[in-house]
Amino acid sequence: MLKRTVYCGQLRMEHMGQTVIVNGWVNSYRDHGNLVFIDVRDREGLVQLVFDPDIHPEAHKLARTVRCEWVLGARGMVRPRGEGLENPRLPTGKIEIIVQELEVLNQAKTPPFEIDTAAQVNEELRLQYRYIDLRRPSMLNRLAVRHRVTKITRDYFDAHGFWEIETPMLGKSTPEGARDFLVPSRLYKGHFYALPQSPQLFKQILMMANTDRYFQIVRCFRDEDPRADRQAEFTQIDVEMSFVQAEDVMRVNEGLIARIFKEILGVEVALPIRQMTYQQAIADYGIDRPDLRFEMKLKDLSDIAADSQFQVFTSVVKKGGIVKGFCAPGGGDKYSRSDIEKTLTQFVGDFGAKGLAWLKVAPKESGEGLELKSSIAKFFTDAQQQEIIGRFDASAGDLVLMVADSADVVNKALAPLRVRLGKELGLCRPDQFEFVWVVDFPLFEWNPDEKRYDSLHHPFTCPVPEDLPKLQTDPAHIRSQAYDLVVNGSEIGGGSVRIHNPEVQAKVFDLLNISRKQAEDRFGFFLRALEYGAPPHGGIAFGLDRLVMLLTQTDNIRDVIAFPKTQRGQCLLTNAPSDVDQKQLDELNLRVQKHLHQLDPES
RNA sequence: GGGGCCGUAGCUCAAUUGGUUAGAGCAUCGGACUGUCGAUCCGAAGGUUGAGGGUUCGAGCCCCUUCGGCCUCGCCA
Repeated sequence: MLKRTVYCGQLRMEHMGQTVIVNGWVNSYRDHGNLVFIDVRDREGLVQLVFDPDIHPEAHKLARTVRCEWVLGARGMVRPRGEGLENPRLPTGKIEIIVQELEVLNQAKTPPFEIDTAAQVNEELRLQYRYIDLRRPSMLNRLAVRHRVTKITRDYFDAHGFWEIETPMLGKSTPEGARDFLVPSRLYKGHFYALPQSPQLFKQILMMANTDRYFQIVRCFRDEDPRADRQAEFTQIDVEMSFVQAEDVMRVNEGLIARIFKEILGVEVALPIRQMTYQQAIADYGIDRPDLRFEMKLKDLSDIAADSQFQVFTSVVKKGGIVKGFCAPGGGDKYSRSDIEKTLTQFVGDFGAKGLAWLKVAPKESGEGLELKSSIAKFFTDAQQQEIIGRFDASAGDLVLMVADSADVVNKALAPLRVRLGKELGLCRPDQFEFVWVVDFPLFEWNPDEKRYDSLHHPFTCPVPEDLPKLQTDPAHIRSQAYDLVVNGSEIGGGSVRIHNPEVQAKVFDLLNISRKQAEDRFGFFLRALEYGAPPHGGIAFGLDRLVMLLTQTDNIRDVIAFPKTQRGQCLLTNAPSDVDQKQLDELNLRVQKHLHQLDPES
């Protein structure tokens, strides 16, 4: 077998005159009857092979039979292509290999789609033939970036005294949080393991075990419906540290992120990364993961709305709702009335808003200054119009968009609308990265359906010390020592200082309506560990998939996972999940209820 | 669980109001060709219009059911 001496994509003028062997796949071939050219592809790139019947007739004869995606070994001499024959679009375009010996290592069927144009091909087919899709340079690059990110992560944490420690994949189910993937136990019939949603409790217990600094690049599982940026099976960079406060965790981990962005993209992240309170983020951006690449802040207009003649606004304010909006620079020129009233209104409707009010800012028809144009402008006095214009510091051609509803609905609708307009109006550059730590999250949020508090982060998050008394009196306004790292409106990581005091932990369980008995059943092992000398500790977890998405500029999580699943959780390559033999079910003491979930229509 | 978009040749798409034998580019196969690089030129083959049912003289197109993909709301401590 002809064995590689150098990667195709690495060949340059400096290799001139050397005899080399390359291994790779046929990217394309051009047969002129006499001269034959074959572009061979390996992991690092393409190189052109030349076959000349006058020089090596046997190699030439074989080369004429070769087809796309065949696997080759080729030995030959690197030579310059000569004047006018260079290909400036290829890094290897100044040279070529004149082949002396060709070996067909394997033939290939005609692929179901062309590699050059695979980016346009139906993703279903690409997932089915994942090994062909992954041959594309852009896909391989994403795998390479992912590899480099994990390599940098390991090196960084190692240099900072962290140990990488594995935690179990077969764990204990807890009803909190996302739906668990369950694994039936053969030895304990009727009992189940759960795949980890995260190694949360294990990493805290590792702190109690005096490992001091832990990290792990770890697979996590949450059985919820996927999205473009979400898979049921995903990877976290999981971190925990002892004897630290929130700032310590943030300093160490923003250092990692800065290193990654520097080494992968050459982007300098200014440290320390700025911080913003949760409250501020909600007020200005309507969301706890603000996209700071552009301004366009939300403003509360409830006061003006309440005084207006516009019934929709006044009645909402009267009922305790709010009116908020933002001003899109140039939006009045870009968006037609029908764009706003159909497309954008439907967009906010998906988030629960009952309507979208709009005002276009225009020069006054009579005299100097600005006025508002809209079907609802008549409900606002000139003074009110000027106040709205002033509040946004608006200019002619701008568009003010407003939603009136409960604060929750208003923010849920406006935040994505703001992001959409920011992108459509070209307010951010593709190479721009705006980082922010969002801090001071509330510890709890009220769950009106269950009539109890839920943890916003998770039940092990430590309250801000001065808010501890509110555990008895005012749980809704307790701040937590939690922090999320947000980039361009995407949460890439989040963590907290943990509770290390068993009494505080018990109190939190009380507020979450977890009884002492339930707490003992689910977390008894953990509560006990807290009683045997738990150090103050805290940590964070980053979503590796989303991080790599940012670094490779894709909005499809499947692009950064070698073998991803579809939106219905299927692996189209292997056809998992599948039914299993009756024997396997018998061993597990399981019976499938076919009348509920008929898997096989034949039966 | 809800909403939206989509499914026609191997791939990407087209096909007038429901009307002749469902077309094109690329890929494939055969032939020609000495410097190409999205090679070029000539020719050929390639279809259960996702599946099933219905309406109709006639269905890729209309109706019903169903399968699958993507996006999204809910969900994701």
